[in-house]
Amino acid sequence: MASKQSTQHKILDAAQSLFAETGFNDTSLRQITSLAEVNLASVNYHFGSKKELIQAVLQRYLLVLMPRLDQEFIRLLAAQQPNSISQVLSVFVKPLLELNKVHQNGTRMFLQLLGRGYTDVQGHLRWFFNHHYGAVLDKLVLLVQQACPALPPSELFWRLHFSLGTVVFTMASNEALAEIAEADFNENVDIEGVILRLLPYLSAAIAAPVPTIAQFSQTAPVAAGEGR
Amino acid sequence: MASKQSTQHKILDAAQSLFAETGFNDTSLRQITSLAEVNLASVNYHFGSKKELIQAVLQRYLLVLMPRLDQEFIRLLAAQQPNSISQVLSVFVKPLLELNKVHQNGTRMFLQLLGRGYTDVQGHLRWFFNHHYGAVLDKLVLLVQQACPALPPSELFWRLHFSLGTVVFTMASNEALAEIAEADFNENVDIEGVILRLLPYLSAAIAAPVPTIAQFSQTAPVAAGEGR
DNA sequence: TTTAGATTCAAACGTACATTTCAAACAGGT
DNA sequence: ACCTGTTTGAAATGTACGTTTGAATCTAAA
Repeated sequence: MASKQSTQHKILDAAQSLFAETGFNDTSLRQITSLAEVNLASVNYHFGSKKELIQAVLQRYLLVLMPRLDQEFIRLLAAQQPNSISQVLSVFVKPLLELNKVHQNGTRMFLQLLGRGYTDVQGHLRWFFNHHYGAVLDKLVLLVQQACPALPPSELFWRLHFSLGTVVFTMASNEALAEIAEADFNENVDIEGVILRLLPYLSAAIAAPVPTIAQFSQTAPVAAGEGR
Repeated sequence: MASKQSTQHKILDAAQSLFAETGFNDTSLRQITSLAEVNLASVNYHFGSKKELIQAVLQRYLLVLMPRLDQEFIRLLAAQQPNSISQVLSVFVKPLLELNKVHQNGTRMFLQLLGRGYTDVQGHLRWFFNHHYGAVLDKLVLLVQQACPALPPSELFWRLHFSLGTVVFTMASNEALAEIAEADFNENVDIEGVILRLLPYLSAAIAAPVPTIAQFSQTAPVAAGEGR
């Protein structure tokens, strides 16, 4: 059944699974074409190169996710009074879960792939991402800034990246974590449950009080800078 | 100057830099021996294999760090009243920064390597780590449990893993993040600064209020809580 | 000085990789 | 049925990898 997919589709499906599991550089085109049951040369025929295949795998999700996120951000930015940090983070939930319509386990797949894009050395991916979706993320930064006016821009920058790490790492090891959680706590853990657990964690983290200079001076003379 | 190191030492130094920067699988022995200015075969002669070299690079730091952490944990566990979550997390700072005595930029190197160990696919490393240092980490779990008695065990489990993700991901992409931060905010970002930024973030996150069942049901109207 | 063990060296081994080539198979419009 | 452009196929190209080999060189005790 389901063998009447196009070669391109079969390649994309096989590639995303292997990429998510093993990383981009550690997954060979031979593994991909073998799993997809297509000829080795077809990757270069249909996608040009391995690099472009990686980008195509991500684009399948980004083209669905980012416009959805963008419209949510625009909606929040139009609000009269600033939104709370947990309101801002909440808008991620539905768009992310809708990636499950793109593909089975699409949400988990996408988030794992996103993590690989950051931890593997893929300069072309960073450029690709910022070039296509930088504007959307700028809106997010603005929203968080409004939600947490006490945060200096540089502190906000770091906390957003800390949060990205939380999400990405959790999704990367989701399978193992879910297994342990179910064995130890008898809890049925799906991707939605994990995302909902993340919300209060991240909300509290991003809005955490900023230590004063005095507190810093103990072990570290870090200049708390203001950005521009 | 400083050319009178043993071949093993030169290999370890070169390997840790390249491993931290590029990952374990994406760094070749030829790159390592070329940077170390030693013969290609000497890695296999002195360490046996690439796997064992990876473990040796990590052991140089773990043998210093873990006993220090262990004694800190034992000290905290002996306290009369339970320690706060930020007290518990604070004990990581000094032992981590003392890794700079093991080697220049030792702290950053070690944390990046730790991140690589989790994100790269290195089954042997996971086993190696749990086998040697599982008992130390059990003490940490106990301390956090005492600091946050309101947290159900399953929630604590997830939040500790969220936090591990924060640290590991941040260190894995530390170079890129530091570059951006310096370019955008004119901040000199060293590893100590990042660690000190992580403390309040993680403290607030781990101790975040646990949402009630009712709050879960909608899309997530999570109350923005105050830390501790 | 001799000698035995530890270390270094250049070269090769076998394997795996991304990519290219070009002929074969296929498709749909005429 | 014929042709044209698209897709697939098997094989080969050149490069890089981890590891092994065996001779050359060093080191230090006898």
